[in-house]
Amino acid sequence: MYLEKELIASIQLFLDSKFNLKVLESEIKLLSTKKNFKGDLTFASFSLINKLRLKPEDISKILGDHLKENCDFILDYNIVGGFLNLIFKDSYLVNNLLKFDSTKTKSINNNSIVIIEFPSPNTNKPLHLGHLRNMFLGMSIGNILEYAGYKVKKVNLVNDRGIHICKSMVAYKKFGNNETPDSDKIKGDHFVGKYYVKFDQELKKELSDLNSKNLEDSKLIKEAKEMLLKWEEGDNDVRKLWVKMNDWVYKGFNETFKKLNIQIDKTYYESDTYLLGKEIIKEGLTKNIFYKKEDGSVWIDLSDVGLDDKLLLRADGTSVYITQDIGTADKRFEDFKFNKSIYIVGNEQDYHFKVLFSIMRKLGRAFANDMYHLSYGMVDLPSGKMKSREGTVVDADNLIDEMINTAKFHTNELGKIDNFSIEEARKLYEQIGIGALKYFLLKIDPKKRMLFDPKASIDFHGDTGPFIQYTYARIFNLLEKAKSLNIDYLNLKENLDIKIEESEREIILHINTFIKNLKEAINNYSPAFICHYVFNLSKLFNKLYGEKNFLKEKNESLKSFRLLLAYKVAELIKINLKLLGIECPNRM
RNA sequence: GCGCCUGUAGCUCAGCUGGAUAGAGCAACUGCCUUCUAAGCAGUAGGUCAAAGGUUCGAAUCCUUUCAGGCGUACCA
Repeated sequence: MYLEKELIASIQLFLDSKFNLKVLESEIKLLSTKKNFKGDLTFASFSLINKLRLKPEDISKILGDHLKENCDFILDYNIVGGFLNLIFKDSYLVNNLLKFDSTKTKSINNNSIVIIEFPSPNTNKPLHLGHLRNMFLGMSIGNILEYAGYKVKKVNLVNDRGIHICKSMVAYKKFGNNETPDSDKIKGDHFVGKYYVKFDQELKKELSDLNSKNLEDSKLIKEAKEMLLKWEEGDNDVRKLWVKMNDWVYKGFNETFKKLNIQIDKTYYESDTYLLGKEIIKEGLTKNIFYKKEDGSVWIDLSDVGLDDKLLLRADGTSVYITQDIGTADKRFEDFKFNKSIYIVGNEQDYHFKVLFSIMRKLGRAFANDMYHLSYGMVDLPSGKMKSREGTVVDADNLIDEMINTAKFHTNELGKIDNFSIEEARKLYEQIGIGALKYFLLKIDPKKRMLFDPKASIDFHGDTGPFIQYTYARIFNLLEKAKSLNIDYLNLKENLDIKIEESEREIILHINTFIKNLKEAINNYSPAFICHYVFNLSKLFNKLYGEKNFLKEKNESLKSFRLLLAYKVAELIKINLKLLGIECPNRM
């Protein structure tokens, strides 16, 4: 049982027996005692003044006396301005640690099926910093939910068709000279992206030659549009080129995925799904949920839910973005019978998803209320917004390489791994560099817009991935030494007669919030909670590590206990980093 | 115009289902390696929580207004 729960139960019982007052567990709020006061947990008695008609000081006194008297785990209490600060007995905290089991999380949820959609890239250019935030969130949230017992399926909906792809294709046809990623020695997605940029450059040139700003005047645009039509007709040559170029892109993407350990269970392609949804338009018309305008276009009126009229089908019968999203939602439910479907998509599409979910609700889809848009904020640069036209986009692959190189630089500077093989060292650089990057992007509340400062991102001190990895590595080393000294810390019996330090109390109390924090992360779909938890855990441990020499402790019981504490901390660091998709090197 | 989001230390962020004297990291300054890994630890300094009202025993947190910034509001995706 967790510290808090046992205490809350005692308080509930007391209020019931003494005052005949029944309060819910959730109504009793325990705070962790502020640093400047003595105590482990604090009860704010103010919350009961109306119910008990007593002064907060009196409530605290009565409650404190009772708990001290009757709970064998409470050592003492003090009252400051109505706040009741409770102090646990050392023995209770020690026993609590001995019993702590980090694996009892699977029962938080029993096998609900959750679909997570990400990163859903376009196939006309390489991945960038925004995709990194997206992918790290997707993977981490997937890990977190899985750890809590959910059944998670990660799906990717690739935007592999449309005018933007045709632009790359036109440019390649005109200027490609049959080059390939292999012949150019460029990663496939970058190779194709090059032609997307080329198209834009040539277009600008063309328009300035024509002295026009009107895209209608451009032959290049016309060619791209024609190519799109041919694509839709299934023109052989166009399709062949399309397959070839997309394959290059996928090969490139997969390399990046692999490096970052991004795993996708199922990939949907828009070229397969873009026609979905048209049937549902008919359904909506029959049910009079949608309406047809004179020109034949189909709309839905969403004014009753505070939104506008929305086009669902063009006058020429072709579908728009939301049409296929409606279709895909149905298909996804057919495919997975999900209990929850999470779309990890940037917040510039908030309105789109509001509309989509409203439509599904109006169509009477029971799963409509289980669809959730995890709306994450944009990643800005110190120079402002990332803009592809101004060349300020941070490329994912470049950034990854930079991070790994920085890790290499620092590691070599510190000179701690001189006996590593080249392969071991390479692996370590990746673990540290990518760990730093993931942590940097995940530690901020997903909902919030964030600033990516390259200088700050490559800092490996303080609130960073490497700091936490380092804490783990030090404990690993410590435990290895303990092992070589034949110290048995894993089979300790309860009721050790030891006195623990303030730093140790803090660690045990923090360890106890693991499950609570995990639930918090789940409820908010936010890996940031995991980051904060594991950072604070590391910090608390490092404090103790600086204060005490573990192996030189004379009291054998205390020595073993401390090593067990270290062991549990390491275990939790590893678990939590894993939830973030970050690896834990044993040495660094 | 309308809708949504954001505003906390020099910088980046926690805290926001109301609780004590608002916290961390970075940057700055002081100390600590004859070593369980200094990618660490200890300390100093740094705040009108954008502003003004309101609710409350109590407000960074809830409500209203104002200001500033972002995003959206396409027969684009």
